[in-house]
Amino acid sequence: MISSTNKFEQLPLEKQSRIVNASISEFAEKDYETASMNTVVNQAGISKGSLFNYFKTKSVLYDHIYKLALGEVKAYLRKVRDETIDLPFEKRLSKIVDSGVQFITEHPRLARIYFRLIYSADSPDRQNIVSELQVLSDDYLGKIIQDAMDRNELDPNLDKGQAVFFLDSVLNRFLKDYHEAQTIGNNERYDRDEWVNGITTLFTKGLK
Amino acid sequence: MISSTNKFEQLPLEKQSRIVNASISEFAEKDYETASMNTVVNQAGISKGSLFNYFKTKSVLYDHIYKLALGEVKAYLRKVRDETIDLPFEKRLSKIVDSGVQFITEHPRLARIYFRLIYSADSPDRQNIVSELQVLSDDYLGKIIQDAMDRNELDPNLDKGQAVFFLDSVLNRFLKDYHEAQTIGNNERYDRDEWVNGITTLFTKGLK
DNA sequence: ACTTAAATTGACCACCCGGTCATTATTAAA
DNA sequence: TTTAATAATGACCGGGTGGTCAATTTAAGT
Repeated sequence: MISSTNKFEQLPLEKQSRIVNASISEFAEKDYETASMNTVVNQAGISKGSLFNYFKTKSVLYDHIYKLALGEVKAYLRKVRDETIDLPFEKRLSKIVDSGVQFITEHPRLARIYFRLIYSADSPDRQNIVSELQVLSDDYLGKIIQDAMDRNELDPNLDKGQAVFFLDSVLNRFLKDYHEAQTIGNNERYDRDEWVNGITTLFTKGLK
Repeated sequence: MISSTNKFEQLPLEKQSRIVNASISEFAEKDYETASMNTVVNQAGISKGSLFNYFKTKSVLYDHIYKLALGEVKAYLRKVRDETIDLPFEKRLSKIVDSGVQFITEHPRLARIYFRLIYSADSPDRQNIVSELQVLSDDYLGKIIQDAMDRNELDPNLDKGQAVFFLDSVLNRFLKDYHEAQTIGNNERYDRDEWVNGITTLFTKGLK
């Protein structure tokens, strides 16, 4: 009775998943403003009144979905970070990229929602969401960089914030392009190994 | 009579600029689907029928505006490239960043349209536009990289495509963040000199 | 079996959209 | 000044939106 999604959470799981599924598809396909509650309702096979009973407004539904997407992303990231804690920077980076590619392949719709969120979507509460993501990313990549610095794989005196920024820029951009290429069907435009090798070289030795 | 913007181009310049201005504001503020022709019409102080007489459809108007924005961006880029042709890589990069920052400051609305275009906007014809931009960027940064390679400022054997990709990722991300920070009013979050120094170091020496 | 409470429905609302076109206002030609 | 041509207008159209709520179906309690 406290949470606004309480009614939804008490639904039979099968019905929940139908609704979540339809919502993910819709928010993946269209941006927030253009996504239609009618489409969600039809796809989920429930009535409009019910959906608005479970989620008071469109933005509450969106909130639920994007948090779900973000949770999945976070789980993936945490997992790969913990599993690679003893690997050197290069191997680690490689695994992170692999993990990102894997996520995109297994959850293309969630990935799309994620990228929509990051790259200039017009979601409600965007400012807060983006800054939250910023903190998340800084924290995550910050630890990776810090570990590499501690092991003398990277210059211990470098500006960590900047290093994180560079890494984040390149990683996100790569995954975004990869995702788009995959969406279009333009598979294997990117050779993963070659690319991972390139970026580790860039970070450890530069391009000189 | 051949071009569909012919009617528009024969209008008094003052009227043209009122319409262009209103359109830029609207397409900068909202994404394509959400932008409203009614708003444009009201802001420009003309009737709806007239606007649809000058531009047959919304997408034709958008086409006109985005080409205009892109033209301005290109002009800026060309200018700084030609002016810095004799400078070393580092100085050149610095000037390019400066130029980008200057553009954003002088034309914030056009910058917003540009970023909207690049980062996952739902514009009509998006695929073609993005790939056109890709070619543009590859060409532009490719020449910068090539010059640096020719002067032995960068490894002559490096993968040029990759180098362009890295540079593009970092530059675009920086400018996008800068633009957003400026839009919110969060000025001087980024120290330009420090940042330019960081990226040239990254590219020439890496982070080791 | 009957009653009551809760869940589900979809017609309906006000609003906004892109686009049209008969009507009106303006200009040019005679 | 009258006529003909051209430009500008805004009421109007079909369609879609997020959201509501009286009516109906389903489930529970006795």
